[in-house]
Amino acid sequence: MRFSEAFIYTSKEAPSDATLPSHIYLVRGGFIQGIGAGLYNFLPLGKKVLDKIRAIVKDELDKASAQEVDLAFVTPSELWKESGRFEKYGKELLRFKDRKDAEFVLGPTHEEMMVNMVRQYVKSYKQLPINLYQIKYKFRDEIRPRFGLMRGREFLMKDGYSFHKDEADMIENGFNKMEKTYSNIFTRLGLDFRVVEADSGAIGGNGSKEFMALADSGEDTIVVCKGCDYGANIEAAKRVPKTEPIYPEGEEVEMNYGKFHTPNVKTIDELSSFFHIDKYYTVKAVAKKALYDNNIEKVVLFFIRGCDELEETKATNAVNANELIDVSEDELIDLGLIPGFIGLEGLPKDILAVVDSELKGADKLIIGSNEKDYHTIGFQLPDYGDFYRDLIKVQEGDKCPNCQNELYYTKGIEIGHIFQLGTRYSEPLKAEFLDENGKSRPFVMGTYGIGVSRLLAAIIEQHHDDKGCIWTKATAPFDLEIIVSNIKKEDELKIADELYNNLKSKGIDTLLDDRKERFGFKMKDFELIGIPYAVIVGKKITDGMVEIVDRKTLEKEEVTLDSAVDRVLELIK
RNA sequence: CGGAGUGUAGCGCAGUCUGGUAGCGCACCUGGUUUGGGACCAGGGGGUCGAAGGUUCGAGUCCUUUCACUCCGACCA
Repeated sequence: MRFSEAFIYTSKEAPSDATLPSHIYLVRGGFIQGIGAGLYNFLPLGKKVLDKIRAIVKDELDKASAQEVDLAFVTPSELWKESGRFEKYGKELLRFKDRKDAEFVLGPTHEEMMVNMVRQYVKSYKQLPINLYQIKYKFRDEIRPRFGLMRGREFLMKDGYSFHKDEADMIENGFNKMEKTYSNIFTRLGLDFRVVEADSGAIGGNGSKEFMALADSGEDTIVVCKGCDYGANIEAAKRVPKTEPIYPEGEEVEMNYGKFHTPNVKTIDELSSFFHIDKYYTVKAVAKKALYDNNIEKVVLFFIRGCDELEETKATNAVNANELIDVSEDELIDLGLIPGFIGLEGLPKDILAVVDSELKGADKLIIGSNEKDYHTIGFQLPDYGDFYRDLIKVQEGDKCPNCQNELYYTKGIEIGHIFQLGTRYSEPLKAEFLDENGKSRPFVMGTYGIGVSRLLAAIIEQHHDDKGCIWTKATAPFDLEIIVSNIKKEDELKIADELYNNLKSKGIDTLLDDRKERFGFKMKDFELIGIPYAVIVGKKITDGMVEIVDRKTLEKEEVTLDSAVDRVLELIK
């Protein structure tokens, strides 16, 4: 491609709302154009990168014997009603009506559609397993789209679905196989990523793992281990239960059961300094209002150690709620609770309490007495049976559940997510097959997603400098750029042109910068766009030399004109 | 949805308080000079000032309504 003829327009200025490098450079470099909240046009450069990423995704999936399909973007709402998600999915689902007043949705994900398709053809266990996928635009009416391609409303996603006769096959031939395949894909794309344990969220199912590209700008906090490869989203992270702080010999904490007058001691900080004791020994009650379908609300008390914090996703799952919201002190008082002094003993009857698993069997605790200005010390937890749940947010410095080493936080961009779905969709949608015994059974499913357009952003988050993008060889919009220093010098232009034609004939996708601009201007554009290498045809040709610039290191290497092609081929291999 | 803010040329912004000829930088067009790190000079084109209504002799500016967008939060396969 000749730059002078290309639809490539770079800019010195970034959009005023852009904060992330990926957003700034992708817009400035002429890869994408923002046209509305969370909506982007892909310009030729961006489209080329997108297609390259897409090809890698497809290649690896096809190797894993998944088959590509393409389902309708506009989907009839009936299927969504059948699965119960038409109402449940909420406002993210864009709904509309056609001229006949029939309801439709723009697909935000395609479980329903895919199950519907498969159930019409697959009737026997002999036809299983099946793994189908598509790479298609999705639309989710996000509350607050931001960060460029990172959180758009319309975005390109690869969504895959596998169908199996049983759980074991789903795990082996679906879930585990896809985990391997995804790792191959992200490795080929040159990403630094981690596979972490995740919350299954609204999609449902048992096990799920996320693929996180490590980046400070990531929206997710992930917990990783210094000693082993354990990693988990903070929403699902586990730890070795906290143990008693170590006190010097003879100063161990001892408590006798009893009520203690603690006037105006309401917070955990006040409590721990009042008793001169580590927060480990205190118990706090975190009150939330749980929201359920049909506008049902319920106040829930979550009891955790004073040194811990409530992890909201875990808490939401613990009570099977759709959402947790804050509850006011007045509301608590109306229910007969005394904020600051809430405990487990003597709670009003109809209050739901959930206790953190780590408190099971714990003793030597200080907890509210459900009585104004009183705390109970030396409290020991009775057997609450089913009320124990994992509720706490793992903290930096906690111990790894696998190897006991220290855990720490890092930030990640969610680029892939794989789920063991089970029969969550096949059952309500009555997608069934006959097993070996002629018995009808729902498909056991897995579902697998990759944010393809988000990958562009993730790659730039990991591969950029203060001058612009640094594409990897596998994802660059062109293999090579040739910069003509001054097109008015006929020999420069001629040599560059020959070089360009030569490389083109060898299958090298080359961008020839033959614009009527000064050298510095072209270099800046080269650096901004981030093609891996450039050949500079300039003043050194009088000595029969050209230069090759490495975008990553910005180092220049002089080679003779004759050896230039071979050297380039060697580099971009 | 809660809080804050912004809509003026393709992009980034000033002008609005205090009403009186629509501005700047980048980009674009013409001519010339320049040519190894985002050149310079001269000339030029481009705007129903987000929309609707109102006040006024006169509205980008004041008032009312409305729409859109952005930021923080909440939210989020």
